[in-house]
Amino acid sequence: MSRIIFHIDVNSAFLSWDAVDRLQHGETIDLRNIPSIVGGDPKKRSGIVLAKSIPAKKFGIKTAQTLVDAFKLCPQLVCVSPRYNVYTKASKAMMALLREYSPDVEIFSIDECFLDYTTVEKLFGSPLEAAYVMQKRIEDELGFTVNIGISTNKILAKMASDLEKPNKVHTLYPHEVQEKLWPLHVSDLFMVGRSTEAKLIKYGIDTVGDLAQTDLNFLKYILKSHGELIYNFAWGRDVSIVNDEKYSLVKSIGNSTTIPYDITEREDAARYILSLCESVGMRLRAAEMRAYVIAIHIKTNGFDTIQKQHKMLYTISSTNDIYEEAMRLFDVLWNQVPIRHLGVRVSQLQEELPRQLYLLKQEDEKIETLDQTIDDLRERFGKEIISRASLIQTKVKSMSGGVGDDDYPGMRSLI
DNA sequence: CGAGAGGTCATAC
DNA sequence: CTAACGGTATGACCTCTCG
Repeated sequence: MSRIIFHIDVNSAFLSWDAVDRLQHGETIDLRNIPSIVGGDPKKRSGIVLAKSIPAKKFGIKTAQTLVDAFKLCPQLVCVSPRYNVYTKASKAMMALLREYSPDVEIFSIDECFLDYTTVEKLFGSPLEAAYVMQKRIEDELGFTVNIGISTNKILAKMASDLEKPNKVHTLYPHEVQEKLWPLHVSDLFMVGRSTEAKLIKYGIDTVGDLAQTDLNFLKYILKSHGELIYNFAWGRDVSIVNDEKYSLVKSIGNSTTIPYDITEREDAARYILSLCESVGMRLRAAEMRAYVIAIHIKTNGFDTIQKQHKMLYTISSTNDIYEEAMRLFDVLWNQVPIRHLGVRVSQLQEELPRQLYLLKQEDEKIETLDQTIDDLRERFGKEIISRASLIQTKVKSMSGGVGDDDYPGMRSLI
């Protein structure tokens, strides 16, 4: 029983969505027609290119490049800051439109999804016809273009949508694998990242076809189970299903940030950690979850990373509890090496049980009530309304870092 | 010997 | 003083410990 799977991918998602929003708000210049990027803060040492326009691409600008390098390539480059609330809305609108065609839509990231077309072919016609209709409706109604890949499973649909950009529909059926997939470089294959690519190249495996012709036992020997995964991908084999609930269960929540200078004092680190714990705690409580495990992560000025985690016997959710655990871990972990980057993450999450089931101490009740009040105020008046006393008058801005600095706690978690 | 904890690494967007 | 991976999330796998 053969399936029909679509992979839909927004072209230059952040940049397209930002451009559309600006046009809707009366701006006359379309960012998509000039050399432009969505990027981090150029003043921060962590700024990188998140998305680029096609004219920007012509200057050799690449995603994830530092802003400094990007401006070297194109001094007249226009750089706008990311606005995740705008992108989340655009994403939701697209997913809703696609769900009109099939209930089986798996959100893969903010700008990508899989759609199982098998059961609805009778309603909407041939896969190619339907894909062009979806593409046109998204452009007419939402203002941006997408790529659509069509095949009989997810890996081939995903590779198909990547074959030619932008605004294209491609098929990559099993009988087309040799012709369309095998000539590609191994690094173009999904799940072949930098490290895997280097290992494959070392053994003369340059193309996806080379990978497919390599002995599976050899691949397992050098890459463990990952070797078998990409070997199957090279043959276009993938039995995973389109799972519309895949990202409804959050497994961990974290926040990390690169600090504009190297931290050498414990007190400085503590302020950043408190700030990170606040945003993590807030998102944890917003998700109505509690956590068993807390982890802290340090990147040193020499780019070494170290981390430490601890599982507690009970779950926590208040900012204070998270902060106390985080600092305990920090004190064990830190060896006075200057710190470039700090992160806090909670995992092994549990859904919040009804309050009566907890044996809470009076103190904890008070703290949780305080957290609730702060969360509510932020919800109503925005996140700048309240700062922890220890954060005021310091270099640390409350809620610093990451995706969490506007309305949305994470790209996947709220889509 | 197996389970679970803690730690590291790789990958994606 | 080059260069580097920014931030968030997931999964595989390795080592160690405990019983």
